[in-house]
Amino acid sequence: MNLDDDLQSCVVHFGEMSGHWGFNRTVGQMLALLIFNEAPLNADQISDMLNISRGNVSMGLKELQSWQLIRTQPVKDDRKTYFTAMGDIWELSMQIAIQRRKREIEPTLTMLRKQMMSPNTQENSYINNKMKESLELLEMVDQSLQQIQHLEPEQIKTLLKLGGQVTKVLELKDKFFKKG
Amino acid sequence: MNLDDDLQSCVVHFGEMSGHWGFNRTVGQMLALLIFNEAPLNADQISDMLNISRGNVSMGLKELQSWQLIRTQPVKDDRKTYFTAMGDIWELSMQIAIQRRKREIEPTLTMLRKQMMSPNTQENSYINNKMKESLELLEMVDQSLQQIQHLEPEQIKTLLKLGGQVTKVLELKDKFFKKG
DNA sequence: TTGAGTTTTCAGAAATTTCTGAAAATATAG
DNA sequence: CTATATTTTCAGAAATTTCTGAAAACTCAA
Repeated sequence: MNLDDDLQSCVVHFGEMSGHWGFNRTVGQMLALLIFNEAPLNADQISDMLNISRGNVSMGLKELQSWQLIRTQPVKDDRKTYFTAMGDIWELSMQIAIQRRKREIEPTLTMLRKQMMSPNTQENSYINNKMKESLELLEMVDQSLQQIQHLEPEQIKTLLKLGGQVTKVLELKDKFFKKG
Repeated sequence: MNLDDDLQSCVVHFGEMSGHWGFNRTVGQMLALLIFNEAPLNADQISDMLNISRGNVSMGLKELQSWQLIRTQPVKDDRKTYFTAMGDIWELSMQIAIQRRKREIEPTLTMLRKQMMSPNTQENSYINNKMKESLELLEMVDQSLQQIQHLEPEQIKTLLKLGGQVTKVLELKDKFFKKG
């Protein structure tokens, strides 16, 4: 079983990058396959195409479903379960962003808040101030992300395009909020 | 050697989270220690405080320096090298963001561009369109990040505060760009 | 029911990452 | 220089993560 060149590149690259995106090599490859292959695929096909054991494919599919990145797609006259990526690249990226916010930001936020509450924490110690500083930053980032995640893809696109001219946005904000 | 409660929490938590931030557990703990401990520390102290071998500390410090997250701090009448975090939480976070953009976005961007160039890639195939879509998204994100990274911390703070009211920004943008 | 087709599970194997500690290298005071 | 203090290196140990494959569980048409 040979993947054609483009697909091969994507699969291999996604595999290498997958650590960064939050899952392991084979899971990354499976995701790439389901994104870049037009037709839905069943577990045996994936196992063949990627040379991964059937069991591993089963586990990987489960993980990708838990991330809500893939979904099943019935195929007529076939009892096997077929899978395909959930939505387009934008929707998938947003889904990953949502999950990463949960895994990478929320726990630290929780820990910092708990620690700040704790009675044995003394006000105005060096460490306490650092923790406050961290909390402030993290809360801002978190709020921004959460708000963005509730927008329509179209609005996010607009925002990102603006992002390319961040300084303009800042000027704009000055004009609007300082004066008016 | 006992760390006090707050420091202990931060160190342990940073250790657990460190995978997400791009380094391993002990490196994460070392970073936490150098951020939340006011006084600079030498390698032996770190080794003691965290129960990590001297060799591992040496490697960890090297890694944190390569990320530009810590710097040396001479201490009078002591030949040992002391280390401390490089700047405040904001600066450190920005530094991590810069490095992560390089590691997590740039390589994929490069791969997609190369693949689109390649002569055997056929125009308008399903996969080619998907790759275009990915490239477009990634380029937008990348541009935004790069621009933000060139701003002063103060401006970034402003931007993040705006981020909390993303919809306002969008309205603002409409008013300003559509009409005027 | 039954039994062939399909999927999941999970114990242990394999691969990878991280860590140790002792030896080598480097730095500096005297 | 020399002796001592300090840091780095890196081979192999330990820990962790990932993967396999065979057995168990599940599904469904007949």
